[in-house]
Amino acid sequence: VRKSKQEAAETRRRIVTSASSEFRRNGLAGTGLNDLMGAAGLTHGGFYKHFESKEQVVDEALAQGIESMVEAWGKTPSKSSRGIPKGVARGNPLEAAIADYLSPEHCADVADGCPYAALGSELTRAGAAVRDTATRGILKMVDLIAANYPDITPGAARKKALWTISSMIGAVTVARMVNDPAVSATILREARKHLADQ
Amino acid sequence: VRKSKQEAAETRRRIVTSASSEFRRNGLAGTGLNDLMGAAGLTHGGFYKHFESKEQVVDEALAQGIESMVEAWGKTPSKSSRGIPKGVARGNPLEAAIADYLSPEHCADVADGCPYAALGSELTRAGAAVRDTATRGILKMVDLIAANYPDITPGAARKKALWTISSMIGAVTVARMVNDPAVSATILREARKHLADQ
DNA sequence: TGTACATCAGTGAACGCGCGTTCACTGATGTAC
DNA sequence: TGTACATCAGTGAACGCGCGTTCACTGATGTAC
Repeated sequence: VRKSKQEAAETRRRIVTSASSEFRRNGLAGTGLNDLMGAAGLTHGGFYKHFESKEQVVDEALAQGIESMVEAWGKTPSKSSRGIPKGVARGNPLEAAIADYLSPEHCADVADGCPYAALGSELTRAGAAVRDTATRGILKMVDLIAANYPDITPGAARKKALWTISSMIGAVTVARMVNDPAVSATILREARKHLADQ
Repeated sequence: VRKSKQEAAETRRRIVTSASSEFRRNGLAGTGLNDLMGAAGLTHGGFYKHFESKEQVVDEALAQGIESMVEAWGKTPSKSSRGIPKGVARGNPLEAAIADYLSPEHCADVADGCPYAALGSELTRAGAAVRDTATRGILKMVDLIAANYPDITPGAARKKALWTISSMIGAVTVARMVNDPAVSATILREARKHLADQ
């Protein structure tokens, strides 16, 4: 049942999008091609009409997850998809983005959240292409954050941004790991406090 | 070929120890019972003479990884297994432990390093028993760290310690993820700087 | 514009493989007398 | 202390299952004339 070029391209995009969520929800190893194609409303057999391997779709899904995070980061705080605590949005955009990242909503929303927090340790063991995508994504985020530190040199801003992003990723990862909601909430709150103060 | 009780107990301990390293090296999903038993010098068939399931050995291996980290943490800095930058050990023991955790040596030594940095995102999807072990381990680390903040209230120390541990885990995870050694080094250096300053 | 044919997105069965788990078997260890 | 028997740590083959990947097939789409 051949589809038109546009339909095929749309299908491909749909696979990448749903795969991106599935990977974040169940992990790279925990998501099979069957799950992945099923989530896109297809059967697994057609997978190789769109991709050369599982690693390729992992790579593209990661890239898309990063891209959508970068886009959300660039938006004005009030347009962010997740709830922003009242009174915070008044500060600079970075503060709002940090509050968004470290919100309980983001913590609860693995499938739509930061790919680094969802897949961190699995990414350290991924193939060269995936790790390259991950690295370029981190540097993209770093540039976005660093642009909000106008009072220090670009080099210092970059360093500070690396600290901001890595500590935020750690906070959300650990907050998701512990099974005590009070501890999770405290971790996120403390991270917000320390990154706002700096 | 029945073994004596002592030999069997030693074998069991050896399985848990080597499994703990294998899990950190290749991930929970990436380590099969075959790899795990092979690393202990055995064949896979005997696994169920010691454990009820893979989850049980994951749980015990995680607990042991945490325990050995807690023990190393409690030791005097000079006795730590990893190199400590000269001049740092003079400060309080926490500073040395932080410098150790955020050292390039720890970053390079996944199999013997912190289980949270090695397995973070996989632990968020683990079974109830494993997540419970992970949670208790984090709280144990937090108590150890908080004991080094004598000038603030216990509650404030605990909160500060949660920030310290979660941001360190994030730093090492991201440092291992990126494929640019200079970026990795900067992440670790920045984390050291910010956690020493606080 | 119509016709004939090649292309190819998607289906569903099948491939070999490694997974977690089970089991019959071996033979040294532990135990009962 | 010696003997007979039960126990069980460890081996290696086997189980069913789901994995990533391949393939024959279908039939609508795209293309050449």
